Amino acid sequence: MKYDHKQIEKKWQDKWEETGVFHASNSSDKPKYYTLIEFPYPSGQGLHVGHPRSYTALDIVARKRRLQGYNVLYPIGWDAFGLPTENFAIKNHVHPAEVTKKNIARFKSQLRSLGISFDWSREINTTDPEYYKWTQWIFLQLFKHGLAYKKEMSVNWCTSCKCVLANEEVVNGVCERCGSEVIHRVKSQWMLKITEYAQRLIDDLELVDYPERVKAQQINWIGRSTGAEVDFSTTAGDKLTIYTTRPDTLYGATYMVVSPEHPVIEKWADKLKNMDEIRAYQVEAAKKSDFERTEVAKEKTGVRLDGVSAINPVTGKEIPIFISDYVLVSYGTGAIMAVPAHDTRDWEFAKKFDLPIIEVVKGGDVQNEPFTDCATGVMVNSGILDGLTVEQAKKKIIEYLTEKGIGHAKVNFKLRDWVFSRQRYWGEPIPIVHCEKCGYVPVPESELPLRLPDVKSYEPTDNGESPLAHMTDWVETTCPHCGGKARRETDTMPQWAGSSWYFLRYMDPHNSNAFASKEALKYWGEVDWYNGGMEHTTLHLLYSRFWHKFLYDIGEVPTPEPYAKRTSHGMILGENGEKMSKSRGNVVNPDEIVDEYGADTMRLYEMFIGDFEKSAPWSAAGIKGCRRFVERYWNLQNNISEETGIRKSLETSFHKTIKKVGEDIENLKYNTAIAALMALMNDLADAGSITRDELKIYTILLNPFAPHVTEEVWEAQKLGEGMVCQQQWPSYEKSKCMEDTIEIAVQVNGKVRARLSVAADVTKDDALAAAKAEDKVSAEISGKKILKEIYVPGKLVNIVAK
RNA sequence: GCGGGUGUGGUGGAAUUGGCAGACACGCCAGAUUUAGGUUCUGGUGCCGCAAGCAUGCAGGUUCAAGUCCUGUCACCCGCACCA
Repeated sequence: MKYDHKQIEKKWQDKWEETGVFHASNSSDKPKYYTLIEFPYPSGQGLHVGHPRSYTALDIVARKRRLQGYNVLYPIGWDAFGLPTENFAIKNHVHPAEVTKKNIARFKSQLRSLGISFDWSREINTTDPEYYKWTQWIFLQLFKHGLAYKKEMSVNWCTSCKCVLANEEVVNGVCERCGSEVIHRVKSQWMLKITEYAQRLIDDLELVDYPERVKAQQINWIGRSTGAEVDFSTTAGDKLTIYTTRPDTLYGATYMVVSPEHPVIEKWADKLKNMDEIRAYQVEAAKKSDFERTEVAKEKTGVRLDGVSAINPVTGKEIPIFISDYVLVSYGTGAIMAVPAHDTRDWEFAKKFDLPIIEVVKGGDVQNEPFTDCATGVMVNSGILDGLTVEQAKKKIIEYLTEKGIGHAKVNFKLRDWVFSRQRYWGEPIPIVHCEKCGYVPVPESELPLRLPDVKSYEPTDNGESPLAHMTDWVETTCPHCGGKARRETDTMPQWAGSSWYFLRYMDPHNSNAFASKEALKYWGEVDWYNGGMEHTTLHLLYSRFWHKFLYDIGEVPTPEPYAKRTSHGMILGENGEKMSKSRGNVVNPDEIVDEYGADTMRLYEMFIGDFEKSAPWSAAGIKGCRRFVERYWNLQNNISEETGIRKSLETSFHKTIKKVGEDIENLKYNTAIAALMALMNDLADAGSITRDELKIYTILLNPFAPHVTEEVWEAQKLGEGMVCQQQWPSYEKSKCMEDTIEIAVQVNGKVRARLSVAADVTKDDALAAAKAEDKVSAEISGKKILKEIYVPGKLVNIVAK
């Protein structure tokens, strides 16, 4: 009997589909378990070997849970809106919907060939109007609750995509997707108030089981800081409010800086004597890309506002005001007090513009370098704060400012509101009309979905308008409120919209009255285990937590957090250890691997490749080892013993392996779970045969990893009723996980001198006596004084002698 | 600068609470089977050796015992970053 992976795998994939064994039930007596992977973007390149790493891992969990008697939901769908599809459509003059359809078909057949136990009856597609109807519906709820608003503002503009980007989509000053330069552009944009949830997005991380690095990255991104807002009066008459985390250093504030975009500049225009110079600086700053502007080690630049100065509220001294691009308009108040003695940036600026540097915390040499590491220092030159520690001074100055009515404690976040409109075609239309009389009016919910109209050209425009803007028939409409003339919003939603709630749709994917029924939402509750990439930590993962919290607040979902447990897989690199990419020529095509070695081997290899959470290089040689393992399993059929049960000599091996495989799956240790199965295989090889009962257990243990070949062996050997995937996960007995006789090490002064075979429950005295009887040991300790004797049960004895 | 992480054979990687470093696999060496190659099977394989020894980035420390704990240090990776 030869192992023919092609025939076997096709056969079982068809069988699973026909019987629907992996379909989840919304009404089951069994406990529920919801496993989730990030649904793929169906790109034109097809499946990447990285995809199956995550899918297989959770497939193993899902399959194990079914064997453990759970009603498991392991769904799949398509996150299909997005730019690559649109760009391909433009280039090849096909409709994006056609491209999407084709790509999905390819992905689907590729995924099917891997034998992942997805519930295909719940397949969803974000570009399906029946799906995006509900994406639009949620947007309308956000709008109605004041969390979606339109605002004229400076936004990130990708010069190549010709489209705005959220802050989360700008990486190192370039577009996250295409790597092109990002510049600033003032545009009227739809925004979502994610900032309203900033604190809760931090706090509720305590409710969930996420890896530390994910939590840390989200907290870091949200960027909470505590400090104070302080009003400085100015010679222009009005006040200038700043934010600082170091109000204790207020006496050392010798000048102020406002960002180039700060509104006071226009306000003071008639008072400023060097307006030309200021305007020139503003223009320069606006022209710079994010990349240039945030370049580190760049020399400080700026222009003094000649004609207006400020008063330090505690020293009463008049201090100059500058504009400089080192102050950001979008953080704090867009204005700072500069304390050059204790801030590196302020110090550099002060040195360049020859401004006074006043030490207010003792301990540094502030004329020669900024003294910033001063959290434990003592205040000087600081009036009422003199002699206090920094901590005390912070408290006291805030009390003082509050009392005087010129300042107060303030918490600030780096997180900014989410820029939610895109000037592209292939996305969900934003269901809002603009009426001259009534303003922004939501499309009535009864009119959803607001379908994407067919357009002749999807080309993005240089003037920053969506291609939809040319569709006069569609754009010109009537106001749902007053019936007057109105225009539709022509921007579309960003790619992240559909994925912000998709896991809820899986619970009840065909519901036409709600995004999911209350019963379904209650039954499935939180996603129990969600695996996905680290690259989504501050994008999809944060966005979807935000939407979910909003839905929770308005009573639409029963839990405050969407995902109970999150894990993250490492990347699969090319054989050369570099990231797989076409340009590097190190891409491995999963189709070829499945074709040559089979899905079971591919799955095993991807799990065996290394620590699941770390990246690992692909190895063509390594995969052969897994294929050998599958064949060794297959060949067990040739040596079936007449005996029954688990033979005594293999009892410990089996119980140990059942324990280890089960535990390792729960702890993302797929590699060592497979190693344990291989080790047991070696034991079976030593035994020369396998009993039917042993084969039964081995087959169930291996099934989550290699589902096809195990089903085939199960059927061929008639190991039991039904399929393997319908059996029960085996249990182990703790007492049988340890051999009766074990080998322990004998150390003298910490060095191993002998090994000893003893009964597992040997006493300390017996173990030591046996140890001393060893020639090598007695030679070592003869004539020496025994200082200490240590016995670690089951491991070793150590004799300390001098 | 801030935050998270990694460093172990020729390679990928294993090592609950500190308790025999190198599980499992790849590769390599030798042998068997085969007309030959591949496949398969058996044995060997950290380093240096006659022995004693030496080995988890480096240097110290704690301990009967350290890959694991502590102090210092170097290198690399990831995320954020003129965030006041």
